[in-house]
Amino acid sequence: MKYDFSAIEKKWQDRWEQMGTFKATEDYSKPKFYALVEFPYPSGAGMHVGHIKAYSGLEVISRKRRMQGYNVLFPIGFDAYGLPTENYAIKTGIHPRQVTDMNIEKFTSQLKRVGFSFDWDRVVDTTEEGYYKWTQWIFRKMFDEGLVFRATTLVNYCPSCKVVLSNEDSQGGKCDICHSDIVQKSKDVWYLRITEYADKLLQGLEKVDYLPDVKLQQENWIGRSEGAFANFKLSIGGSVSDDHLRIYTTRPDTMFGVTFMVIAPEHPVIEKYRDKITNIDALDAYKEECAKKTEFERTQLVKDKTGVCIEGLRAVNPANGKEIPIYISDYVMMGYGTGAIMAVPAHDDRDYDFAKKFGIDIIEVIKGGNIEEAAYTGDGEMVNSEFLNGIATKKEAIAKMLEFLGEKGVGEKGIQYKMKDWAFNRQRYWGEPIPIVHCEKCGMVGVPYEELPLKLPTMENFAPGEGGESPLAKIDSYVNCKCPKCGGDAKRETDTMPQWAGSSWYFLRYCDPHNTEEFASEEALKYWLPVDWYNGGMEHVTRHLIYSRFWHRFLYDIGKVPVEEPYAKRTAQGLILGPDGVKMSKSRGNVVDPNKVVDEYGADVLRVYILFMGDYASAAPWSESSVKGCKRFLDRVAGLTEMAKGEGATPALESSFHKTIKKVTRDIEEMKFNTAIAAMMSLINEIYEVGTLTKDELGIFARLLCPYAPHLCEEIWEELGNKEICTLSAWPEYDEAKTIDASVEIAMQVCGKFKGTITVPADSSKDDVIAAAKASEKVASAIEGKTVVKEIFVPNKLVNIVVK
RNA sequence: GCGGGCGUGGCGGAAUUGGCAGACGCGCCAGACUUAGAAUCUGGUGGUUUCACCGUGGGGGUUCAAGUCCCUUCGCCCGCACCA
Repeated sequence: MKYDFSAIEKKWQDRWEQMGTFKATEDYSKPKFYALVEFPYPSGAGMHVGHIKAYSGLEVISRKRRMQGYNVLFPIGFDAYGLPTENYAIKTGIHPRQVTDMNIEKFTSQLKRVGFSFDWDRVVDTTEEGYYKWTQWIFRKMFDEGLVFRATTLVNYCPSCKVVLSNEDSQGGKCDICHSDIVQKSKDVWYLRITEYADKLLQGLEKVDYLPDVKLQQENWIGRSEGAFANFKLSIGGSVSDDHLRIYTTRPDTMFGVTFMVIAPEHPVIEKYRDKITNIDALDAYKEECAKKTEFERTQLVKDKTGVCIEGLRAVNPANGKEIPIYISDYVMMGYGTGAIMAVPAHDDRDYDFAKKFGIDIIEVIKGGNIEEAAYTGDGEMVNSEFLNGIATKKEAIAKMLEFLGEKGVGEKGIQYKMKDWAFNRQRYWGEPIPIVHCEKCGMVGVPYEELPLKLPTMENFAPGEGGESPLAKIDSYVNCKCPKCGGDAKRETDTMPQWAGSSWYFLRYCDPHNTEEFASEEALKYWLPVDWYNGGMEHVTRHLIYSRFWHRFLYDIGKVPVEEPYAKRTAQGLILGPDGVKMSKSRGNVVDPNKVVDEYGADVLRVYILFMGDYASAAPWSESSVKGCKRFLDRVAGLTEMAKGEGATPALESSFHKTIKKVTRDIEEMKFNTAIAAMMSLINEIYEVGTLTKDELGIFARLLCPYAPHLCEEIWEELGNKEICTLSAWPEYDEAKTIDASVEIAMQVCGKFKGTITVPADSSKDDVIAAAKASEKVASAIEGKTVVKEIFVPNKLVNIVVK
């Protein structure tokens, strides 16, 4: 067969489209398989080889599942709201709507060229009215349930993009979109109360099959810690008051070792007792200095503690009644715990550094370390701690201290999370309008459900305002409206939702994408959920994956989805690096264009190569010559059509075929695509060596390879005279008995040293094999004149004769 | 600093989990075909002082047997980062 890949690929892509081969059916009696890949952001640059890798894994698995008789849902869509499109639109003057449509068209044709088996009837576009209606609807439900609130706080702000960012969007102190430094700014912000779901998100992880790294990163991001709150009374101007400073600690057991307190520079207690503090100027100066520091500067100076002692204000340790100084320092954050800590220099590294620098007492309360040199954070016997003295375990000491604090009414057990509430509004144009109205009389009022979608108005000048206000604020007819509650004059919210909104529930819409009454029917959700297998990038683990689990769990709690967790299984693909071994980037000029590869070698080669290049989960550099190797492989596969004759099995190949079916079947499930392809390469080498195979065997080969190189395999399958297409044919079965060879090669060792191999019948007994080994020349000479101490036998593997 | 991962030929990577290290592919070498090249095919390809010995970052250990387990050390990558 002549392997004219462009003609073959076009032919089969057209045929699949005509036949609707990849449409998930509504036949709910069939077993289902819902495979999900992260839908792309349709950027102007078009598809990247990274996209292909991200989709190829579940592409192969989905194709195999179809052949195994499943009703497969393998959908695709476009996460199209967001800044890159908007910035491009501002630069070029083309409206974001138009930019988005162009990019979606480009992506669609590129994806189709690769032959992905997506169900194109279920495409979602997050910027479509029929879609974002439901994004707004879910937001409104959250608003109704009290999960949406507005607050003026210090937030992450990107001066370059002119938007407020969530914690997730500003990891490492850099803007997720433009990578410039984030500044802290006091702003009016809409929040989603994701912290209320912290425990549920944590517990949900126990029920799902996620890559261990994914699970761990989410756990760390949520950052649950158990500890205690305690109140330290304030001593103002020398006399103890009724007011107190509240702290959070994970080590209440060390409370007798507290020698000072530290509060964040922005802590409100400073304002409250401004006139009682005698060195307020010094405090103000310090606070100002801190505000100027960038995130980067702060992290660079981790070890070098700074701070100022507050004069005129002291605190009383509730454990022993001792008066201690209070410092302000930027190593305590206002955003975590209570913004105030009790400092135990003997048993905390940071407090230790601070105490050393400021010459504060260090009192050991746990034995085991040397506090002259460093803080001791381990376990040990309690000392200098009154009623805790002699206790040997941290757990016990904590319990006792909590009991004491409880009895005195000055403290109790507490739980804290690192995760913060989700800053949810963006002062930008290309996003879902937030469906809220501000009424002077009624406050914040949700736009009525029947008025959704609240449409994003079309406007010409959608650049963000210099003062950081949303572009929508410029449209008076949009802003001015009537209060849905009292009918009086009101103003519409002009901010939009962040990019992550639309992607937080898209997997639900795929189940029933054309529904106009609900985001998806109960029936469809019940059948398709949960997503059986979700594959995506590691970069989304503490962003999209957390957000979408939160939205889904909320919908579960209000009875709108039937399962607690949306994704039963989550895996991640590794990056494709440039040929130079470095991450691909435009500036480095090492980006590989998948279209060129398809032009030159064909989609099947691209697909096979991307899965063959290495472990699916690891990063691997692109290699043009290895692509050629895959082309050679497919050429050889095409060549089999000339060779195939007759029916049944070729005796010399039969066991190899069964072994290969077994290996490929199993490897696909573990995403070990590279070894599955290697096994098929080995088989083809063997076939060429033998020089013949039957048509039945070629059919098996075509079906095994079909998930990887579907176009070529369809062509071969058709040439073999099959009526049904290969994609919908049955996955080959293997016979375990036929995977076992009649004879096996056994390694012979003497004292663990390899001495050669012997061939014996499979499942030979220990005695037989050892006798045969001893009879071999190599072994015989090695053990001659020595005493056999031990004989080790691993069935069908090896013998090891230990001599003295 | 804390958490996780990794280190195997010239390169990408295998190794059914403690049992013949280097599957498969690339590259390279030789040969065939060709005026020549490309493509293709055949054979070879860890190293060395080749009847053998040495080899999975280094050192040590457990074991009949270690890439795999334990200790130690070096190097790289990723995540979080003063989280109380």
